[in-house]
Amino acid sequence: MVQKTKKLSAAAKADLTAEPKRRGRPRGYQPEIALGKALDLFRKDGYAATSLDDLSAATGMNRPSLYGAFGDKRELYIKSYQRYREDARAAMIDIFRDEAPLRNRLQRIYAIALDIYLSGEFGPRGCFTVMTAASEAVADPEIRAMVLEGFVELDKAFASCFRRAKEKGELPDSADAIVLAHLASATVHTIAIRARARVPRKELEAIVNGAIDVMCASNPQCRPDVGRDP
Amino acid sequence: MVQKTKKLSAAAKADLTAEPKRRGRPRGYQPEIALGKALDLFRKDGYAATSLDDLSAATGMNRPSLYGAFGDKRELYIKSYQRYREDARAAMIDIFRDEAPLRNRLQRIYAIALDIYLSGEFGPRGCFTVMTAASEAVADPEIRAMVLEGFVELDKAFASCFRRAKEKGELPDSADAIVLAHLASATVHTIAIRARARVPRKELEAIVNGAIDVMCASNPQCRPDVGRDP
DNA sequence: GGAATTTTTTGCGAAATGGTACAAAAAACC
DNA sequence: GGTTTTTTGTACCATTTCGCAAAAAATTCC
Repeated sequence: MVQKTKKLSAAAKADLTAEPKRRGRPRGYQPEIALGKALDLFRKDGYAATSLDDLSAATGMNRPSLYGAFGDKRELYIKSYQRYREDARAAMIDIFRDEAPLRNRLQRIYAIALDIYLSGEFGPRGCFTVMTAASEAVADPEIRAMVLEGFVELDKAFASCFRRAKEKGELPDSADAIVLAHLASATVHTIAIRARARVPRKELEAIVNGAIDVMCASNPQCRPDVGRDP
Repeated sequence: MVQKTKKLSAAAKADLTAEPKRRGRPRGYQPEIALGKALDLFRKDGYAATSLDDLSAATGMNRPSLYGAFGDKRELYIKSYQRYREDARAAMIDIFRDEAPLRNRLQRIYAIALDIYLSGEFGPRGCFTVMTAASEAVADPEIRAMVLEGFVELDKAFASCFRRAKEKGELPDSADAIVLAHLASATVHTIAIRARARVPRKELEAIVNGAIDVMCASNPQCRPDVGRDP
């Protein structure tokens, strides 16, 4: 089988560099790569529709090895989700933190989000947090807690984004950073879901651009004296 | 078994009134009620995690009867989804059409959406369109088409809402009805997903209220001269 | 009452599922 | 080389899954 040439994640590197001379038969697989394959599968088909046979085939590990390395199916799913979150965070954190203008930062965040959601050989993989919320989060408290944490993390990142924009005078003091953050997250969620229904990237970008216009208040729908109930 | 006293859907009524004296053994079930039970189950657990045995138990029909009445599992899912859409449409259409002020209409739409998403004995059932988009829509073209139709229908309903508000002077001419509609749909999607992760209603209402403020432009974050890239 | 028709009931069966036991294999340690 | 340790490969198990066939039941038509 041809080895993947993509760059390994930080964890994988650590696993390769720190090699403390294990005792028994060496592993025939690289855990971080296998976990990535499992994540791909779960993102494609969801928890229930992904069988251990599928996972075994995708990772190249047979079932006992899978079990030994990651635990049962549920544990593997959880570890896959954690891996997804780490990857997503790594892809966005620099942009959230940098000092570019608000609009520019938002544009780059959404561009990366679309990259993540639209990638996938066999169809757009969507947002794993959203998909997990829709399926496993209801019945499984542990998974639900992780998903909620995912929502909060995104809300907070956007909120600090908007707070900083206010400080820099890019937004009026009257702007509500929390409200805008929820709107920004809602835009993430809507493109994640629509992506999954194969809405083409152009349309998703149009939705994003419209949302950015509103959030940056550059679209002057500003008539403070209307819109209230009589 | 105690008969449900809830009002039957229009289709169910039609089925009961028009009784053309069937020939053989009479049905032991009411198709529309059974379909409702199947819908409940699918909304709770999703397609893959719902077995025919589960459906059989929930509907009170045994498997061959299920099969005879609705076809195989996939067909039953599709019919359940169509039923969901009919119900949701019926619950919202009057509000979308009436002549109340924009803010008032939005508030009622979201209140009903929350009712739909948060109901359910064993946890919030969420939005079936969103859940189906997340799971089955990727691989199944027919289901995907229905889901896309669902998105478009909601977008259009909101858009006509905002267009009318512009005509009545509730929004400035410069307001973009399409952009606002996408934002309104995004808000629907975000509360649907968060509901599924058991975010409490109060928080969802806060998100909705913030979004309404922005969409009605009553929150004066209106400084047309800022927010653009330098 | 008997034939025709439709639905329900029972049960089968082939395949898939999650999980595990156990021996063979491959390495380090002595 | 032999022992120990860890991983792999094979096989298996109990259960569940979807789907269907064939018989039994309940009704209308004649």
